[in-house]
Amino acid sequence: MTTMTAARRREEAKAEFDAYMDSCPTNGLRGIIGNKWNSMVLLRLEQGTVRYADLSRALPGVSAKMLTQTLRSLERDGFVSRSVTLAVPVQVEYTLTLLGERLIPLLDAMRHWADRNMPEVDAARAHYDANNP
Amino acid sequence: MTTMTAARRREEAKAEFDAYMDSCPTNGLRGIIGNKWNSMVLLRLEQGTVRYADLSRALPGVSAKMLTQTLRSLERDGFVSRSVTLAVPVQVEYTLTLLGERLIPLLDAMRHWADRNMPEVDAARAHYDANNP
DNA sequence: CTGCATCCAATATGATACTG
DNA sequence: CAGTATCATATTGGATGCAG
Repeated sequence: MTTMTAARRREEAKAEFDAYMDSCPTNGLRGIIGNKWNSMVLLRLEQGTVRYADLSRALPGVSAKMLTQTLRSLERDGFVSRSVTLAVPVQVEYTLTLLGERLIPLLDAMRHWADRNMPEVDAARAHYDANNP
Repeated sequence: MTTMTAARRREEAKAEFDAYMDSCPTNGLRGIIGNKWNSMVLLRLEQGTVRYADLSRALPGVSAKMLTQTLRSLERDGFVSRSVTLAVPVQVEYTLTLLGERLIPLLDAMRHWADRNMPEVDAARAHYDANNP
């Protein structure tokens, strides 16, 4: 059947595209810095070493679960290193790795672009909303 | 009660932090370029004007719903302009606006960083996974 | 102090069918 | 061709309680 063939083709094209997205480095990067808590935590770490509770205080919106999950994934990706000091109670410190520090200029570029252009985006949104009831 | 006060303080801090995140331009930008389909559509539009069906074909993973939603939000944000040609059947074309074009260098910077550094991230992940059973 | 486990709510995304 | 509408599913996030 022709319809079967077309459906089959779409499936293959989709699988191929999914594979492309998985392997594309830019896409991977987007998944990392496009994440809300990743970027918030990275922002704090740019200032230097911090402890778990410091982050928790600096980021009042984060749940313990998300904070742990975020730190784990940043550690797994090699952006952050975790060091435990055995004491009572234990102390855990997080620091940017060299790879993590290499990310800073890119984050700066994003901040710079945002500062210069996001007001225009806000204006475009207001304009759009005003004209689309 | 002391616990009440502490809870109250946390609530206030959280509200304040949420307000900060809403107003922070960098955070707004992250919401835009950190979105999977936004960035995929932007990537196509860098090449020039495209029609709805072109995008649908170029992005085999996207559902009609997501594609429409993505294009609407990019239009609302002022990155993309939409022009309708009345014919049978109708033609709708999407193009980058000037604001949208200003985004290109930033996207290039992301691609550049990703190409140079994501392999190291992949290695870090493999290493982490190997050591954490 | 740090962080894991569980359960639940919210949101994002997808599949499918239908229309001007 | 370019959507809209609806339903189903997946992913994400938060609250809570417990433990080393």
